[in-house]
Order: sequence, then C-alpha cells, then structure tokens
Amino acid sequence: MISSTSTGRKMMAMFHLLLDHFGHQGWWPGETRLEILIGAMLTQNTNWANVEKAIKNLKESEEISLERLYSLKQEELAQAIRPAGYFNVKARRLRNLIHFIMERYHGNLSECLAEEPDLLRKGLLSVNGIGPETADTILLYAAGHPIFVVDAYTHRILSRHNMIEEDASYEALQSLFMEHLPDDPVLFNEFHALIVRTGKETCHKKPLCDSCPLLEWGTLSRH
DNA sequence: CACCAGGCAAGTA
DNA sequence: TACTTGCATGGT
Repeated sequence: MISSTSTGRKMMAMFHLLLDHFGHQGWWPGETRLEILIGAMLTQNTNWANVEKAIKNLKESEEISLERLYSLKQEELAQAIRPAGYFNVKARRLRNLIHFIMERYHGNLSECLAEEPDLLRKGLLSVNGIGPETADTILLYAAGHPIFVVDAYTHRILSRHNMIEEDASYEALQSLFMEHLPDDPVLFNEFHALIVRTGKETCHKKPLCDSCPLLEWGTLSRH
C-alpha cells in the first residue's frame, strides 16, 4: 500500500524532482536539540536569518541551557531575541515551553523528547504559543519522529498543483504525506526543507515558475 | 517605497 | 463557527 499507490508514487516523484533540483538541504540548522526548539519557536512567521541573529545573541554571553533560559527575566529574554521580531510574544512563548519541560519532564529535555509521540504532541499543543506546525517541527527535527511538517508553502504549492483543495486543513495536508509515504523521518526531514526552498525560490505568491522544478508534475493549473 | 518572512492566539460578530 | 487583527524586526 504505502508508497505503491498512485498518490504515493506521485509524492515520491515530487520529492525526487525537488531533491535533484535543489540538492540536500541539511535541516534543521542548530548545534543542539535545545537550539532546534528555540529556532522552532522563533521562526514563527519570521525569516530564518533573523532567527539566527537572535540565537547568536543568546549564545553570546553564556552557553544556552534550559536552566539559564528559565532564569532570565522575560524582559531580558525579549531583548536578546529582538532581531527575530515579535520579541515580546516570543519571549513569553519560549518561557511557556521551558516551563512545560520543567514541570512535566523535570527539566530534562531528553526525557521530554523520548516521550511517546502522540502524547508529546498533545502536550506541546497545550502550551500557549505552540500550534501544529511548531509542535510537529519539534517532533520531527528534535525528537526524530516520522511526523510531516506542514507550512504555508506546502499549502500553496500543493494547492497550485491541484494535489489538494485550496481550503484544505493542516490535518488534510499532513495526511497527504503521512498516509502515502513510508514512515521515514529522514525522508520527511528533507522533503519539508525542500518544499520551503521551493516556495522561496520559485513558487512565490506572485508566480515565477519558469524555473519551477515541478512544472511537469501534478496537474498544473493555477501557476 | 511596499512587501514578505519556516504562526499563533485573541478578539469580534 | 468564521473572519479579522496584533505581534515587529530586517532583507529585498
């Protein structure tokens, strides 16, 4: 069943078109799993370059640890992550996540990430400031679970190529990948990164698809 | 100058 | 339930 279905073959074809065109993306950038969590929070509706500046600020004075982050006042944290934008909300959200790990997993990140995936996802979603994309980013890129991350690019590209309705839900998009591809975190990791790369470079809001690697894929109609 | 970026929550009707 | 708005810096 899995990837031998028509849809499964099509999705794998998409993956290989993108991989051949753009090459390996090497996601998620970050030296530690804690940095991946921080990046996941900070990159919400924000360019990654700005997130890097914010993380650099955090690393500047001292090594990043859960304890140190939690000891910072929200205001201090906010100033450090300023370049990432929305710094007041994001400082609060980051603290909420740290608090969640402190309370439920005794401040032990490894214990947290070793949690059973469905349970961890529910827990993450209960944190104010974590929605489906951020939760799934943590599950895939920090915990290594075969969970597909859906974002605005995924929605736009798949909808433009008539693989899904324009008003498709997050869940519907996620199922398109997870129900038709093998449960492989390495595949999901690269695939999501490639979709973001495609969205940035060739599949913009204003169509610019002369160089789109997916021109001959799907059932193109709205480019 | 306008527009966009690897979302989410809260407010409104 | 279904829209709309606030959050904010930095690059193109």
